Amino acid sequence: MAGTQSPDNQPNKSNLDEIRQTRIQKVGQIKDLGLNPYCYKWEITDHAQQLQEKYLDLAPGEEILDEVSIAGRIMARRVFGKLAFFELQDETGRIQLYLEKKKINNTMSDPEGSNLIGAFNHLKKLSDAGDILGVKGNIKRTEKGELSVYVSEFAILTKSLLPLPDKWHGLSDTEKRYRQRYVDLIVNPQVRNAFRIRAKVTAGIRRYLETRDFLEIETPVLQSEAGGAEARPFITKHNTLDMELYLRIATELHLKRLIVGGFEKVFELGRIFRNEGISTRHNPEFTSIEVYQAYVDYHDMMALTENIVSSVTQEVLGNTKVSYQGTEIDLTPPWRRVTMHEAVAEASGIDFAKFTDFASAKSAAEDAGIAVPEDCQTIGKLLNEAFEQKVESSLIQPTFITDYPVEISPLAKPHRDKPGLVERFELFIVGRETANSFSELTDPLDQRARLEAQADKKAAGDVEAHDVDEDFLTALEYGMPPTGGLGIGIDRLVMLLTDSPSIRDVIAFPLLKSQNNQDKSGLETDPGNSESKEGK
RNA sequence: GGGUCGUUAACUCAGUUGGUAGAGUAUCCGGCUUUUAACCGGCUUGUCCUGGGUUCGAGUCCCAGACGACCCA
Repeated sequence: MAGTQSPDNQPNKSNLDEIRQTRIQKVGQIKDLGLNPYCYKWEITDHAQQLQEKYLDLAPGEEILDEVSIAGRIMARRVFGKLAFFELQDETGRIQLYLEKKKINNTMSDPEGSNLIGAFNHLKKLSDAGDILGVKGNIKRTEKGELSVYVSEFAILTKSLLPLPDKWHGLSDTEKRYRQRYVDLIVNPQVRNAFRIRAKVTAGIRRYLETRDFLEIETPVLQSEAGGAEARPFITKHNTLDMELYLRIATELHLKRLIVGGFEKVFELGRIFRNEGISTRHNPEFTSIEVYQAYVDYHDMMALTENIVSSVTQEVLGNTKVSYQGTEIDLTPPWRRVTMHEAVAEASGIDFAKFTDFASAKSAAEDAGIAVPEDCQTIGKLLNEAFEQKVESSLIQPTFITDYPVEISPLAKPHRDKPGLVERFELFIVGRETANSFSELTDPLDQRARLEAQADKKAAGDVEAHDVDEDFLTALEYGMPPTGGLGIGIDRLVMLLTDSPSIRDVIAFPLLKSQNNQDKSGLETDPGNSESKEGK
């Protein structure tokens, strides 16, 4: 307390402070009544949505004596002299509370020493929108047709100190929605629904795989060498071991070790970290599932991808057709399959398979309006550039692009028929890469040569390349059975199924810049504008 | 990294040619037994994102920066 300042003379006293102070006073008044403004429990018998469904046919004015006990947050208050209507929101939805002075005061005794008269007045004076309330009562549909709990008993279970956003406009400021997701969740029910769907998707995928005898095995997040994708890793440090560690950029290399060890069907659904830019499609931490199955190839993985995605979609949405940003996406199998060469030829008129030297391929590409970057020095990379620039964004309906150049696929097995290509596919939906899969490379000497080429790139300064994982090569030398591998981007799949335009809409707490990093000029600035290649 | 737009009360937003900072909601006080964005009457609420500059005077104009959204690389 500032001794020199009188209580009346408080500069900068904002309206928010006043509201908060008023509510803190109410906390005191509740305690003075011998009640606890932060209760321990409330026995719940029902939820709002279930009651709305159960009593759908109850006519206006009708009352049913079924006793219910529910709890939730007060979202709206309409208070009359001796009557009040509250809207109570629980996880499932909302239901109106019909609060009548006569009924409440008859069933709830007036606490001793009260300076308020009657329980109804306690409710009227001490509750606010935002408080967590527990109520008991029976069911009644009001004359105006609103299903209500006709309350006989209540308790303020948790007193809220801060006001809710505008009851009509809600919270629309995107930054506040992400920074204070709890407020977003309180006032925007569709946001809660997106995370409900997300949970059903991950549970559904796990169930699908577990019933087919796949094992989920957890592999390290902290690794001494990042690998399994071309991406810039986060670097951290173990203090006692005095060892630099990386957060994983993929789960690939460890899951393959498990296949070497004798497991035939494994997967891991978990968090991946990539130290890259942030956009509507990228968050530095995101969720992937990688699946590995011995004795199958990438054709089998295509079927598996179709089956997982379509069956989970059916399970979660009751349909395999989804509407995404105004476009209907049909996820009913089978999906279109087209080789990368065919797709590029279709879009640009150039058949890259017929070129034998880079120079003529490059001039043909440039004639077709394809920008060729400096580090693009092979026909295979040129093909990939052409694909990214001319094809990718047009792949709206689910499409498997197959048979990638070996240069951009260091972990995939050479194509059994097509020299220079590998047995790989990526799945595109609404122009976004959603899954990636190979017939896994099992030849340890070929794998060594490709990883050493990556290590050379790292030595030359490529921050997305990594050193050779010798232990992984040792595992391959013991012998890995023929294996199909698959990675699916869970966030992008959930975006599709929730009709979300941004990845931040499906990540509960997306990464945002700190608001008070005023001056950190000594720190390295990260361009963070690169997108990772390969990797499931 | 580049571009466009934005940042004003707790929330949603106005703010004219540079001339006293506004509305609705919420809160608070009073009234009310059928409301559902309840209604009626009254009161209160500001780091106009930050820092400079121009000017007699800046929410408004100029410069730099922070944060966010979208697009591009």
